[in-house]
Amino acid sequence: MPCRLLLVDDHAALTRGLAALLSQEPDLEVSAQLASGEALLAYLQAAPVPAADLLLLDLHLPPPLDGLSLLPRLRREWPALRVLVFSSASSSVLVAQVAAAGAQGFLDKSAEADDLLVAIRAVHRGHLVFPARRRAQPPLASGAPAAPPAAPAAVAADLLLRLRQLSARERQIIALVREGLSTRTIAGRLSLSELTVSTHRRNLMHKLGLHGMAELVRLAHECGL
Amino acid sequence: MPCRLLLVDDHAALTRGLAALLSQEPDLEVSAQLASGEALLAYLQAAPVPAADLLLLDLHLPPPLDGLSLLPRLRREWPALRVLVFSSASSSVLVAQVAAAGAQGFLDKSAEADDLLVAIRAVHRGHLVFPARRRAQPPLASGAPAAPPAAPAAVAADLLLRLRQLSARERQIIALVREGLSTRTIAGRLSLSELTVSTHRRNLMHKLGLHGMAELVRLAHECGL
DNA sequence: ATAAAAATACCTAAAAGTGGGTATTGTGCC
DNA sequence: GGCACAATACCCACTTTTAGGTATTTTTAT
Repeated sequence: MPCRLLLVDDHAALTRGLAALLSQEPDLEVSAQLASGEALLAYLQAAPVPAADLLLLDLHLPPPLDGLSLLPRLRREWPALRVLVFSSASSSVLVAQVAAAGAQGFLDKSAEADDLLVAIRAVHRGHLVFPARRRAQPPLASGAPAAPPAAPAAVAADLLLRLRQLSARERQIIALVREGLSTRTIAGRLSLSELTVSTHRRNLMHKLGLHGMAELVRLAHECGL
Repeated sequence: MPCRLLLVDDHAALTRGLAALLSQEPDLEVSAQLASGEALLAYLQAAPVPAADLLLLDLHLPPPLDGLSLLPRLRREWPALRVLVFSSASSSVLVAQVAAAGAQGFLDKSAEADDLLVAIRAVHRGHLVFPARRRAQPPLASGAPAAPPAAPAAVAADLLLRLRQLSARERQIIALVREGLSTRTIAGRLSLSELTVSTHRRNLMHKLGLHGMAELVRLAHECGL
């Protein structure tokens, strides 16, 4: 299945250039180019159900809807739409914010075309693509040895990381949630208090950045537990 | 993946015979033979998570747990476990009760070995297998022309039928539920009252015999909308 | 050994969902 | 016209979940 892309950037010249570049790829197709958050929302709302697979989103958009404030809403209302943030500024704080807001990827605009293609395809396949983390804090190193020129993009992160840091009990419980079981039933199955199961479920949602059983069940299905 | 079977019947001789028969098939394996509802529940509860794929269940079990009263509980707590009821009595009422109670299939014990294998494999692959419905009521036909000797088992039914009789709106809504959206969000997306969406969701669950968002999301995923 | 993480259980208030209803408006069918 | 059905929207009573907490015990890691 081809990947249908949505390009959102306030620089029309940039989206046109990107569209030309991306359309050359046989597995990619550009569904639309939008220039603002409002246009994006209007486009998505007008579409019957799944209008596109992946959104290439600039963070710097005309007020009042910048890319970052757009993300929570996108995640809430179109959770199946993957978002690859394509920004010029790229501090580690920004990247973290973007990741926490639910985007599936972050790519610096200075990245090369090949990096962009790699990132798009990786995100489309369900991976999370974020810049490699700098080790600890790169403190005010005066004569720091030239660090290896930061790898362009590290495939897999965030969600995978989050999923990996679930405890055994939490994994067990998400597996039962996936089956459509209620808190009460799970408690019965595991011989636990409902309150305990409730706490675990709550921690799960918190760790995974989800809200509600429905999202949890969906994620459990899409990640295969 | 092979199909792991659970045989539950109070006649040990019968389960032994069945086990011998079924074990000859390369794609089937008998995980356990139990003789009562209590033994079945104990077996399922003791197992880590998915102990078996398919349960061959006799309806006539030692009190107080007959097969029919066992079904709701099985569906609630082990929804992924498919149940093929294997009963000697087979009135159309019984079949309907079994279907409504959530079993995936019903087979008369007088069925031939090949029918049993066909039914097991069909149920394992997600089909519902119930005896073909007699046309209308076969009333007290005095000299009724010999009806074609009722086809052994009709593959596919019930759930598929139920899914097919959903309205367009309901299909649209179940598709959004599948994405993990809340009632409120769906209402916003479709520009409807939350109450309306709530009603649709309620009707959906009623039509499909489900209870709760979690089960609805799960089914939507497993049926691919 | 001590610190950190995980598992367990409970509290409270607000939000959401559940399971019964009813009712109105179209639309298509006989 | 009359009938059935789908879609819409609302009521009420009840249960469940959610999102903040806190707290104890056990395990794990350093």
